[in-house]
Amino acid sequence: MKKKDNNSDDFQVCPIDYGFKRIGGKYKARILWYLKKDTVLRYGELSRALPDITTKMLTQTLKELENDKLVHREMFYQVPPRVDYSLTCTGEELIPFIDHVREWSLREMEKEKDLLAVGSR
Amino acid sequence: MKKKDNNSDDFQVCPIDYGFKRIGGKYKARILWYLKKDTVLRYGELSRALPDITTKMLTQTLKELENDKLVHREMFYQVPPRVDYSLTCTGEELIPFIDHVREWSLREMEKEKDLLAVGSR
DNA sequence: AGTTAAACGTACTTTTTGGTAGGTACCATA
DNA sequence: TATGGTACCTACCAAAAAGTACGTTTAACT
Repeated sequence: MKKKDNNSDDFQVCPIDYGFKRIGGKYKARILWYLKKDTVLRYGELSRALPDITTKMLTQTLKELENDKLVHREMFYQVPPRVDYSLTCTGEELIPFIDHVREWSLREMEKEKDLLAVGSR
Repeated sequence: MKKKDNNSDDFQVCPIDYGFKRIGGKYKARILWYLKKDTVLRYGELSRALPDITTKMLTQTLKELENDKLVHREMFYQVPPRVDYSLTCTGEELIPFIDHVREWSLREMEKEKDLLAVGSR
C-alpha cells in the first residue's frame, strides 16, 4: 500500500476538514448569511439576493444544505409553487462564525483600499 | 449583455466571498491552525503534522498563504536548507474563527456518532 | 563514489466544481 | 390560444483544484 485508504467516513478525523466540507462551496456561506436568524426566504427571494448565482447552483446548493441539516425547507403545494427556506438550529450556530469572517474581510478590504490609495499618489 | 462582467477585482464586492477565497482550499485552515499563536514550524514539521498532504500541495498552499500575507516565511541558507513558517498578525486574527468551526464540528461529529449508536441498537 | 537530507519544482492527469442552455408542471390571466 | 410566473430538472461542457510521479540542489556523512 502507498497511502492511507480513506474508505468509509475516514475523512472525519480532522474537525477543521469536516467543518469546511460542510460550509465550503462557492455560495453556501452567503446563503446561510442571508437566512440569518429568524429570516424566512422564498426561492425567488434568495435568487434575487444573490444575483450572481444561477438557478441550477441555487437549487443544488440549497439541496446540499438541506441534506446537511443546515437549512430547513418547507414547501406549499400551490400554483405557482412556493417554497420557504430558513435556518435550522445547527445552521444558526454558524452565523457568528460567518460574521467573524465577514468583519475580518471588511477590515482587510479597507486595508487593501488604503494601500492602493497610498501607492497611487 | 446577459450577466455582470466581472473583470478586474469586481469579485471583492461581497466580503463573505472575499474571506472564503482567502482561507478556502483544502488545507489552508488546517495549516493556519497548526501555526497557532507564537508557533514556528519548519516545512518538514508541517509535513508531518498533516500526513495526508503531498509536498506539492504543501509548497503550493504555503506560497499562497505567504502571498496572501497570512503566514510569514523565513529561510536560512544552509545545507540542507531550512525554512521556518509562522503566522502574521493578519493570520492570527483568523485563529478564533477557525476555532469556532472546530468546536462546532466537534459537537456535530459527536451528534453523528450518537445517532449512529442509536440507529444500530 | 554513493547515499542521505530538506525543501522544494515541474509536467501531466484526474477529480471536483461550477456554468450553459435547454425543458417541465401547473394554473391564471390577457 | 398564447403568455407569464414559480420552482425547479437534466444533459452536456469548461474551468479550477488537487493528485501522481519524478527531478533538483548542495554538502556532509559512510
